[in-house]
Amino acid sequence: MATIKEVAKRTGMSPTTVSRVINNHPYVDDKKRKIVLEAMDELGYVPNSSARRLRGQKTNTIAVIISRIVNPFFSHLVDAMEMIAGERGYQLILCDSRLDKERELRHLELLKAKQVDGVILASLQNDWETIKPFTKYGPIVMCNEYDRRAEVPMVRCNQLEGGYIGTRHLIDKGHTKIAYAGGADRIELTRDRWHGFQKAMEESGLTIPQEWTFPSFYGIEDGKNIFHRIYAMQDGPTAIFAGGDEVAAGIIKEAKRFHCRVPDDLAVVGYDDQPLASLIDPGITTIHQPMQLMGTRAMEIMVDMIKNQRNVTFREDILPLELVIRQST
Amino acid sequence: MATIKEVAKRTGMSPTTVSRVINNHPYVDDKKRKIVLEAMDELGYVPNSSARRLRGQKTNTIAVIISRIVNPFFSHLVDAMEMIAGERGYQLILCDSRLDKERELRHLELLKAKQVDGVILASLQNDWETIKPFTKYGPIVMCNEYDRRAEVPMVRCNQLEGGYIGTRHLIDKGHTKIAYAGGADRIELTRDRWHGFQKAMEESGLTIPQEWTFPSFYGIEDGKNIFHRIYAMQDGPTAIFAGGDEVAAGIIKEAKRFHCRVPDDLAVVGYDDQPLASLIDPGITTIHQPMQLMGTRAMEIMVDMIKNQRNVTFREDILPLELVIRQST
DNA sequence: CTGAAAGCGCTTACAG
DNA sequence: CTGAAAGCGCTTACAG
Repeated sequence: MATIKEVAKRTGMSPTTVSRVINNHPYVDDKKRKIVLEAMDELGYVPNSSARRLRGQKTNTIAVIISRIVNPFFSHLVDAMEMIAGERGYQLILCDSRLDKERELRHLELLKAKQVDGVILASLQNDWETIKPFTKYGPIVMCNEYDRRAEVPMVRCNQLEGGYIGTRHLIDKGHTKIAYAGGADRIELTRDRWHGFQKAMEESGLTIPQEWTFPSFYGIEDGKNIFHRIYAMQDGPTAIFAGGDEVAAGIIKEAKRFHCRVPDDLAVVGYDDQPLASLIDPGITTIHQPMQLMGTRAMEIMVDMIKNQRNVTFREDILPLELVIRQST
Repeated sequence: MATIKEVAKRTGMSPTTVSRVINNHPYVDDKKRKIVLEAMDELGYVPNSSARRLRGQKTNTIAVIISRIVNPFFSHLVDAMEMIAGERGYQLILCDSRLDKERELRHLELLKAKQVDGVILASLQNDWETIKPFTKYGPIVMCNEYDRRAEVPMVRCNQLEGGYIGTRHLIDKGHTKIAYAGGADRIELTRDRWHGFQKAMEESGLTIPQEWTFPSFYGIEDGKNIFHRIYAMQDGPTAIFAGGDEVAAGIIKEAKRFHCRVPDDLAVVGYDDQPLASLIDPGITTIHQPMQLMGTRAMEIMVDMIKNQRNVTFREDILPLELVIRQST
């Protein structure tokens, strides 16, 4: 393919001048500018991205780490991010950790190799201590996930509140035997949500049997399994707070199959407010997360950080969470 | 950050030797190799990706163009692609055309700028004539989409058959008044599907009123709109072949809201077999597309093409399509 | 307004 | 087995 040298030779000008034209510098004679532009056009010249990267020490590329793109929560997040990145002149590299610590770390290496200008962490498998060393190689922004020890910008929701309002709603509906499938991992997000659940339960003097908590469940199939475990119980829960709408949908689907009535026999609260939640029957009562807003905000902060080069300042954007009541409760 | 020079200086060796160690070349003294590896470790050295790209004239990056990541069909496709790309040492750039011709073209420019080694086209907004010039800048693989004039590898399904078996099924169920919402664009995929529909209809001597065809509809909201247009008709269709499960879900959702029984008053056939199809009630009878297989196959072909450098040979992989019968028909 | 020169950080013939 | 040199294709001081 044509290089800047060839354009220079063809026009009888120096590579410097051609470069100035490419980059829209002022102080280039208008006639020469036109001649160069024509030559570029004729040769089908496009500046080589690798050379620009090396020379300019930036890549105009941002990596976003998620755990599973087929989860609508993430695909909506990524959709918003891709939109903003495009508008601001950045490319987006999709990194799926698939809930694997090693993969997550390997993706963070992109920062070290200067393969991206920044990383948005929308999924978190490793401890903050493990992530921290990467911050010196470039900006990291957390989106959805968070960790109190992290001194990077975080765009997230108040998960404690989310856990609380969902549970509160079930209690208000008269339930006292409530199961929880939100996860209770090392991760702060799930821990907070769990604390919100606990808080609501304790306020009402309700107990939480160990067998009614289901950590680390994510997909539709997981939801089906949970239903079966509950269904097999003597004197089991009458309601369940699920960690995501997919899990909730799986529970509901299977409940119907076994003629267990939702919400009469088992009430279900989901999380996210994915399109799915209003499509299935009964509609899922759920905690609405502002996915688009989170994605947009996180990407905007990332781009600003890259462009301003100014040192990463810690900040927290806490976005509102909302209970959406449908027919599953 | 540390460069190869600094590693060389620290070890007293030449950059050449360090480079050999990095790239696992044979013919490096074992002791020296160890010393270099230690120094790299101490300095936290990681080879600069931009320099490698420029020097090696490759990027180890592949772009995938889709039209909407929040469509589960595409997120499943991308999921499979990301997996294979990762295994083979490639990064994936997510390019959303958002059904916009200009955006699609801008994404194809990545190939010209040598910003990616290849492009997988899983969405097609432009005519082949417009795409064709890009093929001389690097490998292009079509996935899902296709065009008879294109001389690039294509991994796809027989959409004519898909249109046919879905329609045939409705006819077998006794329907004679069948609407079509599969799109009927310039794009070969939708045109073939439409021809399959026509073929089945003609075989049974059925006519297709103009007002019963709905081109260019994609999402859940579109499905709802279609339902309303049908619902408002005097003597309207008793069945509809929708272009995707999201459209089908929208139709069904709204039908239920207006007490129009599915399938008794209106039978619905979807397309894709997204998870959604089996979750909603009634379950969507649909045409199963092997999304994972398509994504995997397309990415494998792409990587092979890049690695072998051998000239793109035209080939077509036609994957099976299958009718999945549920309760919506 | 314009150009010669240096350099971004690698890798690969080439010579030894 | 090892190193000096060239070069991938740009852009940016610097000098004019």
